[in-house]
Amino acid sequence: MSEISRNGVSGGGQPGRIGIGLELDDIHLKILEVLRENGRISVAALAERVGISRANAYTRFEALRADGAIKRFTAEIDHVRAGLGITALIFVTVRQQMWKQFRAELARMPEVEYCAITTGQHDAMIQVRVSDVAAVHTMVTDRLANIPAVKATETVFILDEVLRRPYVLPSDRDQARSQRRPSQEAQGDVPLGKMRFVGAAEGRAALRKDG
Amino acid sequence: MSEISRNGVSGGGQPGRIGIGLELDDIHLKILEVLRENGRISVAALAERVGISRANAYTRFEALRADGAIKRFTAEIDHVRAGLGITALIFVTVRQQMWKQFRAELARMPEVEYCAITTGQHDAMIQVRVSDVAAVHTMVTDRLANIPAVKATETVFILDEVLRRPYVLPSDRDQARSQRRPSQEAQGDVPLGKMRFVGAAEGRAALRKDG
DNA sequence: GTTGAAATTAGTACGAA
DNA sequence: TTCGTACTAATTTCAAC
Repeated sequence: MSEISRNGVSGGGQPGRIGIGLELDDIHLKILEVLRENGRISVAALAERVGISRANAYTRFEALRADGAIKRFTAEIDHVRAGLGITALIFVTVRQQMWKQFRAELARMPEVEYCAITTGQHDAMIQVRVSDVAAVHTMVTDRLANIPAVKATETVFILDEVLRRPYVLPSDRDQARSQRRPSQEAQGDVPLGKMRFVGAAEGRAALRKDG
Repeated sequence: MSEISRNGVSGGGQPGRIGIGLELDDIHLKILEVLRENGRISVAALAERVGISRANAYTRFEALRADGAIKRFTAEIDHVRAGLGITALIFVTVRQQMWKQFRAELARMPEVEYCAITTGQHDAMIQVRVSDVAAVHTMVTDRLANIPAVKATETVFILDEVLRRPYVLPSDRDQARSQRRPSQEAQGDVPLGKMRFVGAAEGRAALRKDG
């Protein structure tokens, strides 16, 4: 349904497509990790780094690609060098039942690099890259404002991108697993007052269906 | 200073490093566009798609890499398949003068895939990918809350990633250019009431220095 | 900045463990 | 399934134009 992935927010998972095509073992994960670090590595070198034969590496590589676990290979660009020095986040409140229209309009805006549906005060967050601040203003006031689906926006500039990790996998995953439970006993020790979880606004669920 | 790029938010640019190593022409941009779509394309095929000779393509390819215009090549992973089905955004308010410490702690959290300093109500936005909702809770209450630099957090879940574009370049740029000015005459026609630009909180500038 | 030929490396197929 | 090898095709390098 979506061009990208879809997250189940409930721990139990949602009905629909839970079935996974390919069961990923540790070697698959290791391959993914290497490929995130260096998307242009040769399969031969990949095989060596992962510790499997070349033939096996080709098989698994293709399987991961075919299965969709690897969505695409891409180059990370320095947008400043490329002339798009300004990055902004625009939080959008979408009028209910007009989500489809909103998506269609998004597709016509090449400045938009990323868009996610979120819980919380707003319905979506879009990230845009443009050449100057004026372009952000134009984008928001001329383009977004003219979309009937857009009820309101809130714009924030990105001053600096501190971190973008190309790896989020195997060892990390084990770490996340062993850390999952301790939250219960630790809860009392923590100043909970300083955090805030923001739930979905009313009618948010509808957004995911009529897209 | 930062691992990634740094944006100048003022239109005039900021003092520091404005000088660009490599002047990018249209062919450079076209190369970048192709490489964003397919990071594993051979240089030979790249040359053909861009319409230049192999040798030229190799030269430019290396130049872009050396110059840093291409930061890295990476594989885009389907995080759901990889076992990290939950994505969340955590907006963090950082205690002034403790930015450095915050960054150091970030480096120790593999779940964090992206972090940007922003204007607006909060100081930073981090994106995390974990295996279940409990892990988000753990992350926020156990790890982030225990960092003295963190004054407050606000967490939002990503329900769906609608769009992630691997191209943001040449034709797009021209489009952005021709659209830059019309904003002035169009301003009156637009319901400005429905948008809101959020400026930097007081003392935000300090964050960018002591990092 | 381009073409073409040599050297290297990548991708495929297949039999054996 | 995975590995090892041999075979074929492609890519990269390097030279001369």
